[in-house]
Amino acid sequence: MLRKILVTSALPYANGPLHLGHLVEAVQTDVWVRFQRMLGHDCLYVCAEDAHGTPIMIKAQSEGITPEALIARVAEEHRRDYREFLIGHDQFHTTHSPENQEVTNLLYQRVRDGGHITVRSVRQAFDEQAGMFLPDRYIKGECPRCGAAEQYGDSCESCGATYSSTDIKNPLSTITGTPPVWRESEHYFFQLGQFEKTLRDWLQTGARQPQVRAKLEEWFEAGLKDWDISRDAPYFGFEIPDAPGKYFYVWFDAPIGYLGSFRALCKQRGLDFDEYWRPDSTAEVYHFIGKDISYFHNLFWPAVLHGGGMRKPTAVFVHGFLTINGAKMSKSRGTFITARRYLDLLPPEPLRYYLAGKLDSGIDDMDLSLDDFVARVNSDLVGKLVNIASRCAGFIARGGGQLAAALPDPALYHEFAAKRTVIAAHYEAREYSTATREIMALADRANQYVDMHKPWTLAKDPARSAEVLAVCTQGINLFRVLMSYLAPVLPQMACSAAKFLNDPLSRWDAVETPLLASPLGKYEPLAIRLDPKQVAQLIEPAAGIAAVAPTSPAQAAAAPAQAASPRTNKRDAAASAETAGNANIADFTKLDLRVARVIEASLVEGSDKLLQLTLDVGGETRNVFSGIRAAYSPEQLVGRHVLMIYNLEPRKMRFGVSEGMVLCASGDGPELFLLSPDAALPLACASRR
RNA sequence: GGAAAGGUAGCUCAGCUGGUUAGAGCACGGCACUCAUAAUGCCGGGGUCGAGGGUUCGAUUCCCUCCCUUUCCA
Repeated sequence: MLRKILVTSALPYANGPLHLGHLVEAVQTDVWVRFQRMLGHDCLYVCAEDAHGTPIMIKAQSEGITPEALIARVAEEHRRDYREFLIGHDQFHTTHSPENQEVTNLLYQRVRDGGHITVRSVRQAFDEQAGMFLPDRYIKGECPRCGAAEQYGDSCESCGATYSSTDIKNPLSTITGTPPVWRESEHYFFQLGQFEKTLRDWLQTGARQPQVRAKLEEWFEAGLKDWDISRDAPYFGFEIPDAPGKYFYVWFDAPIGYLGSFRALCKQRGLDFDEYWRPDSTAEVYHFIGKDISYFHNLFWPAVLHGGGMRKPTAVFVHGFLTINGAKMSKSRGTFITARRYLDLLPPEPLRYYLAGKLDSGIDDMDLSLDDFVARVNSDLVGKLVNIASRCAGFIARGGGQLAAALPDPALYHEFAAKRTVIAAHYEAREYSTATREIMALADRANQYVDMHKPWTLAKDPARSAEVLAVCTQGINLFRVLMSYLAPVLPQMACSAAKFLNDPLSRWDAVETPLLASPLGKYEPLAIRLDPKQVAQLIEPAAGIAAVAPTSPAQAAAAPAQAASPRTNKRDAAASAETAGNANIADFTKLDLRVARVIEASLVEGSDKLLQLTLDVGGETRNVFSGIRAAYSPEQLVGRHVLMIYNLEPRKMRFGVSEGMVLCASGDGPELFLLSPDAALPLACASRR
């Protein structure tokens, strides 16, 4: 039975570049879509730019361009990144489109007419100089509970308290730095509580992730509150049809962007929108999202759809975040790896393969360990998989370039081919890590087969050339099965392999029949080995002044930072309200830079990068591990004055606790230069401005 | 503060409803082979399954406490 399926990935926010966290989701979705297509199902994949909201508006202002220009530029970057990562969207649209406005208005009017909208007055911070209301994230002040300074308007990162922006002490607008005033304004609310029964019922349908179900249960217990879906002008978004000066909150029209994008696709291809979205539709709809936006997709979104007279998603698939070398992605540590940086250094498929090897149907975070990445890809893809084709191809070329007419070991072949059922079940269930393990176990067996029959030995006897051809025909056929199984993960490699095999590798069930008496194309290397040096550059800081962090794997400083998430969430949005990648004055003044003198320096046993330094900071001594061994010997350092970050959070490392960081400058190359004060400043002298 | 997930070999991870000597891949050591992108095959070393209690004939697997990591709180 052929299925009609519509799949989405979360919309990336149009105020910053894609990073590897986005790619986790894109790869997870894309693999699933490609797999469904190989089965012959009608599977469409849409996504879009999430283009509205205050952060976009502010960022455009700060760049002196219009929001439209900003989102057009960012969308183009996103499109290119996705494309180069082989993400096969059928449509990549934008929420700032006529199609989306049309659907947004339609859904709004329907929920309004259904009595699900209420209006009430809200007291909110207003920046008089900027002439706008301030979202919580654009207010900073002192935490009402612990008094910590520089906290956002909704929660304290110091003590973890959550509160209302009306409670924060000495608030300031982060946009103009002026104290906000309080003003009343009418807001439109979507009455989520009216949908509790519907949502609870919906939650029982389909194969839901138990962790997600448990979380939703908690939310139900806590009670479903009204959702504020309006914002006052100035706001970059859609004006609410019956409410001049009021705009839809970005999160209202963002998920509707799935529909807007799909509607645009329908126009292009002459598809029937309603066939997918009417309440009794038999088409399947799946949303792949990160766990941070589960609330929106599992409560607001189905409620809006239901209230708007449309079908609800068949399921929402929630995944975890990506960590790098065991820690959160962090700009300050250089582990905030953008898609672009990755693509500038490496081809996409190794990462797709590695992520597939880690992805399952759970919501746990997964780690990209760079050392493991190199080892895994080189060993699995090149050493095992490609090796099968590579070691057989030469013999076949010398034997006439054509596969034998029969397999010497059909039983083995059919064992491989029969695995397609269980592997398909794993893909279907998004258990890619299990699927990958199964496939690699087969790759081991294929290599064992070749090894056992030793075509290179047989080839020494001209009389046995038929046997050589037979063994290698078997080997090539086993390879063909495996490559088919991995085609959803490695589309480009599958394409190259298809050329070599003269067989499309595009149908899941095609492996049922072996490829025989068929000519082979010229064999060309299907994958290249990853160079650990290239891979290491993913997290090397850019040229310029850079803090040299302890670079021992899995160890790094622990500055709080944003994890990978699809559709940039509030915190990220605020963080990049300043131009992405820039530090503002507040960030800088957080750093306590001091002059220190190296009193001892020694090699660290067990590390080839680190030196242990004992620093004198005006009477106090600090122990610091620094990854500068390649550039300096301990003898060169003793007695030198250096600059250090004095208030860096101490970090436990395998070798001890590092209590700070020494500053260096570096260029593109491996050279490093310690920074030191120009004149003999007193030790511990703070270096501000 | 409330809640959730995780802590298993050097690394990345499997271990379903408790049951004989806890597994895989990589890394490491030895041997073999040389067709293949120094690839492959065989053999081997390596884990008090975060800590401590408890239930049980028996717990990595169940319960409690604690420690550590991560995440969520609209």
